[in-house]
Amino acid sequence: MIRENANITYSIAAVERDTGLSKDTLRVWERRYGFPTPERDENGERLYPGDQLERLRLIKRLLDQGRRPAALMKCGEAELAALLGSSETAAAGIDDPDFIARRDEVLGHLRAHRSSALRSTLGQAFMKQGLQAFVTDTVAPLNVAIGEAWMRGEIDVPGEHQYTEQLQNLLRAAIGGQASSNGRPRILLTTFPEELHALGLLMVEAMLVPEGAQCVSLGTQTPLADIRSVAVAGNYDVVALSFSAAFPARQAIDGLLELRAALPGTVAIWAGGCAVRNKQRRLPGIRVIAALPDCVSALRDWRVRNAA
Amino acid sequence: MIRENANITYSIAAVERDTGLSKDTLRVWERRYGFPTPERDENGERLYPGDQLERLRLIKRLLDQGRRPAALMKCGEAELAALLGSSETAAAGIDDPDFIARRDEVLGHLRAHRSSALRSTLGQAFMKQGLQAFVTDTVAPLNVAIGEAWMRGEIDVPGEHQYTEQLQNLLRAAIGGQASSNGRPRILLTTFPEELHALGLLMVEAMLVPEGAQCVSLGTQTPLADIRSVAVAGNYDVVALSFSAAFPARQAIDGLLELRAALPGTVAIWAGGCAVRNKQRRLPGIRVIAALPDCVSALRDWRVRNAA
DNA sequence: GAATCATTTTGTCCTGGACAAACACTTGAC
DNA sequence: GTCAAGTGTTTGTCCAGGACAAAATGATTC
Repeated sequence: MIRENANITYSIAAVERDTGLSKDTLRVWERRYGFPTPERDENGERLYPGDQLERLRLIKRLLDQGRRPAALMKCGEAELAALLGSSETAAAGIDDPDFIARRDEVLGHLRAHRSSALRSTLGQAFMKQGLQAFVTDTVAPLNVAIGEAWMRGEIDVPGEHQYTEQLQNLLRAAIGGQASSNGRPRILLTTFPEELHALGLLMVEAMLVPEGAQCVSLGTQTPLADIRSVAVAGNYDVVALSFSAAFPARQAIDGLLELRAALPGTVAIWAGGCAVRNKQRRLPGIRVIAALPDCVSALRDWRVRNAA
Repeated sequence: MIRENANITYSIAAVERDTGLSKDTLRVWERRYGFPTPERDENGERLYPGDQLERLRLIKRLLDQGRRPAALMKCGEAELAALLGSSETAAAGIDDPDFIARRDEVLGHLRAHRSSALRSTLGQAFMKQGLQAFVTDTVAPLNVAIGEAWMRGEIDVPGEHQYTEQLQNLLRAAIGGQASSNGRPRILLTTFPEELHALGLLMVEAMLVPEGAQCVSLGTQTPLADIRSVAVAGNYDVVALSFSAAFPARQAIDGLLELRAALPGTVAIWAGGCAVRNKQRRLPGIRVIAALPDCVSALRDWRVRNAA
């Protein structure tokens, strides 16, 4: 444990920022489930102790995996930790000894904030594997491992920043080096307004650019109307959207169908991420990408179908 | 005007996301100032028309410049626009014809979403000027110009994303190419928890790395306790913080003084950005960076003082 | 298995009151 | 003239507790 829980308390705004749970949600949980149970300052305002913040973070993480609050609230510390472990080990590459060694090396660097060592470890893996294999076999499972380590308190906020920072540098440089300005298809990458994590987009881009596609990333959180106008005006062939686990599935489906209706049929739509997994049936006219390597097959399918 | 205001309305959550004004603030403004005046749906929930959203964005922007709400609410459309123009033209380089030409080129690309043209325009400016001059003479005033264009509705969300995206690629690549792993001083770059914009940090890094300093960026929003522990454990010589105009000055000063007390005297603190401008007097033991080029002089001063 | 409906769970929104922190302004000391 | 301290006003955040729609679950049918 690096994090120091001491006797520090946190305001409701601080907890909202740290956990991603809205103030309204925090208050209503207290009313309904009897947790959390913050102290109050002399003015009646909530003060959350560090251990409750910790527990809220854990709960949020499990919610994002599809668990439901009422059940989680009753669990003890140990049960929560067990639940977390149970569902996340399914990621690929977990049993590859090369990956394990590299993972432990990275985690060690992050714990000690050795940023230049981190950079060279990541750089070496990249050199050895090439961009695409690096993304699928190293970065993707590493993200999971780091998420877990963060929940266990082994890694702190700066450590996590360090990781995304270095990885962004590496991926952007690699993508920039290979970018073509006239390849086909032209692909527009983005996410819907509620999405946050930029890293996922960067990973997809890293998979597609080496195949000769021309990717343009709009960054995260693009409103639907803007996606439409850019896709049409920019003469794109494909619009690719990414959805994290935290994104409500229903909203993703509705948004995708709406976008499908708004775009001309000549523009393909690809959707990837946990929120749309196994939803192909409900998404006619949209190509669902089940996992990172599949975006390469989607690209090849597109080329076969559009061979002129 | 590219944005289409049609008859679309926005929920309070959408407005919060788009403007950065909290739901509480939006409701209390309505109560106090009589603006905004959203319609209601059949269930009594607020629906903000597009033009009010537009106006709220403008107001937020002016708030970030230090104006106060009560005054702004009374203004007409034209007055608000005038206020915005009045305070931002002070940026350097505005009268340089080379800059003006480049600025108009960039704005044209952004309006039309020509991303590869944008990349090459930025890349050319970078090649011609070198990293440091590029940052001070092109990027800094360009940011201001783009902010203004965005307020005037000339540029949309994707356009702005496009710009930050391409600029990040360029700067990260340039920094990565020059990074040294054993230069002095070792500098830790970050911002306090409330800060958002990553571009500012990247710009500072771009100024310092060519001087042979060893920069490590923690990204944005690092808690104070974490800054302290990383700085000490990582054996840093300097901790550099960046504050945007939106950051409350009082909080910046208190935070800096607290950090100064928490760090050993051997670690220097540099602070830059609008929020701390002209506050050198109240910040003993902290080096205030008035403008981008000053971080180079701060670096030279440090070297003179620590010549062993 | 997959679609439809009823039921429960869950998050967001509402009102209107309260209050502290930030700000503008005045006063007095150097 | 500049700074520190004190006063009044503005402004954002927090609170309670009720309401309701959207999402998830389970039952039923095809």
